[in-house]
Amino acid sequence: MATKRHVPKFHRATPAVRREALVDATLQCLKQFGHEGVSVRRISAAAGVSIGLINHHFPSKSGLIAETYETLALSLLDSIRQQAENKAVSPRDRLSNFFRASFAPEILDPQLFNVWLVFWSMVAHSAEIKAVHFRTYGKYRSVLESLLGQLVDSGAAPPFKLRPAAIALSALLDGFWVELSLSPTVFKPREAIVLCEDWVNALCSGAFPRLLAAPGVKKADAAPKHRKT
Amino acid sequence: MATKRHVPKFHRATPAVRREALVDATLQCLKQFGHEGVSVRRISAAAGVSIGLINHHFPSKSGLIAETYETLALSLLDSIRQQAENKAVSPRDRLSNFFRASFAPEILDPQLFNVWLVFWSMVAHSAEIKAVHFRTYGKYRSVLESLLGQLVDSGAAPPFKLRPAAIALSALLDGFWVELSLSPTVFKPREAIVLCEDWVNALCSGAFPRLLAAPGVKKADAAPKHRKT
DNA sequence: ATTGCTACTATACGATCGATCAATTACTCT
DNA sequence: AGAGTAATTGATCGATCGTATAGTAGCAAT
Repeated sequence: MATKRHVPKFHRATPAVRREALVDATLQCLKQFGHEGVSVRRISAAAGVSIGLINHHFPSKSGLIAETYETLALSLLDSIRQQAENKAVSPRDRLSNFFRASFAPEILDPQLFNVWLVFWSMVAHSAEIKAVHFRTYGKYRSVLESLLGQLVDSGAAPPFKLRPAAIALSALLDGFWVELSLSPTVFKPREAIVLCEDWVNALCSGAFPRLLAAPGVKKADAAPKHRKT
Repeated sequence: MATKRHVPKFHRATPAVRREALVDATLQCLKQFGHEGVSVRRISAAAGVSIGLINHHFPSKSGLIAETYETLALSLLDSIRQQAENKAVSPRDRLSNFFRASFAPEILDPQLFNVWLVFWSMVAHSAEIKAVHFRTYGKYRSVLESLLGQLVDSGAAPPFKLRPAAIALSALLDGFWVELSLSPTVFKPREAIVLCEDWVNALCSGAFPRLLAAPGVKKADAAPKHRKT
């Protein structure tokens, strides 16, 4: 008689571990199917679990999407930031690294863009997702502000208002990213990088007078009526 | 006895008229429900017709969406262009008008942004929609090229390569538009306008050397190896 | 009036959706 | 070894989806 061994029908996992696995499966489905991928059936199938497990670990579907959004956004930002913040090179070169990393094939992946579209389209209907966007976009801007601040500290650029500059630069980057994702034939990532570099060069050469500010001053009137000294 | 008058149960319309009505209803549904609005039931209800009529006038659902995309994109572009191309003002002021029109509440409408997200998310899966995006985005760029060209002709800006300049400016505009639509509290439309103006000012002052080109030259190598004369 | 064309309606069909919940079972603790 | 815990399953619910199709009816031509 063969030995009667018990083979488990499923595996019990820690909630934290299972949640992470479900987030991974969600990302995979969103990449492959876009909006059609936002389905408890598809996601649970991809994770190799039953349909009901998602609602056991997440309050609702949008909770799962929100966690996926936050995980992916922070992961990508950290990846780009790590490539940019090479302390061995100058602050100006760090920005160049940031641009190159931002338009690397890994980031320009059209599937990744469709994932983002899913997130963005849920911002209007879910306060949870809106909060994640607000938070992650804030971190993205603060990374840019940091890099731009280092530029000023190194003397490569005149003192300027970091926040609006970061907003403008992020808009430029996002705009290129969107269009490159939608129709990759109109222009090349290389051109986008050059145009970002040119924007920073213009900033360094003081070509944006309304962005300039007194040293140490975070925000100042564009046209102060009284100026001392 | 009351007069027995025949009251028609429905109205027969020309295919062209009915198609336009269906496109209007589609836009209305997309604004109100986003992705959930892409439904033959919702659209036909909004148009006041039966479910089956859509497939009678359109080969498929994506055909209807594509026509809606093209109609809306051209309509908005034409609206902005008309406000910008006021021949009574200088080319530089026309660009300012373009910026103001681009960030008017009518365009920054969050509902409109969600409509665009629906279109964009279908680009990857429908060649028809991709073609519409390619065409309308091309027209958008060519309007910008035209305005920038007028800037050069008027002497307000040194000669530069129109195409990459238009690409950069459209990216900047789109990036601001996306972020303003997603989280309107981070910065104001007014700031976006100022930052666009600053970009054009920098362009006029020759702060983007790599964009400069010989007069009349549409496109030139950045660093030509051989130059005659 | 009658006819012919076709825009149009309305039902039906199978598939898939998110959510629920009682039953099952893997795993830990004693 | 046995009991308790809770992670997991899987069937089920009502709703909605896109498409197909057979029949109805508006409207113009005769």
